[in-house]
Amino acid sequence: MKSEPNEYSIDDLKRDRVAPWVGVRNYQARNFMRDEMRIGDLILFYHSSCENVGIAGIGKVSSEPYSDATQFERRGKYYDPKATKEKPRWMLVDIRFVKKFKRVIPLQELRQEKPLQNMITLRPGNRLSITAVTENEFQHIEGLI
DNA sequence: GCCAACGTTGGC
DNA sequence: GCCAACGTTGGC
Repeated sequence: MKSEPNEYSIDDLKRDRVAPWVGVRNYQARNFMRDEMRIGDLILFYHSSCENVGIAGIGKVSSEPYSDATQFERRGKYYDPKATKEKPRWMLVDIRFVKKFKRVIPLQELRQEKPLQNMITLRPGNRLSITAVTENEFQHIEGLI
């Protein structure tokens, strides 16, 4: 799960302990949270669009999917005029802090790892903010720390 | 700031 | 349903 650290970083999650993953406005990413994730699933927290791009730590899905409150905030940047309380368009899950890595594992380094060469988020041109990680990929990444 | 690669919108 | 125009993401 990607986040821009100047918006919301692994340190912010560590401080808050649990946070709703607000602001996803892409249907594929939404569907991932709404349909695929289960409570207890581990997630990799990725820092994007920043000085040290890469994986910063681990979180855990800690709620069922529910409506993203920011879609109704008229003055907020995540406001969606087409969403209604009866028919919310954007769903999210809560993410709980698990751990912060001792270092951010750089994107460049991830790209050089053979066992990660098929990782969805590393594919050229991928912009999706939430993508699947296989068990093997996850374990390999934990081994890089 | 540039630009590739998408995703979305809206006219037809 | 098609597709041009436009907007966004995100690495560099």
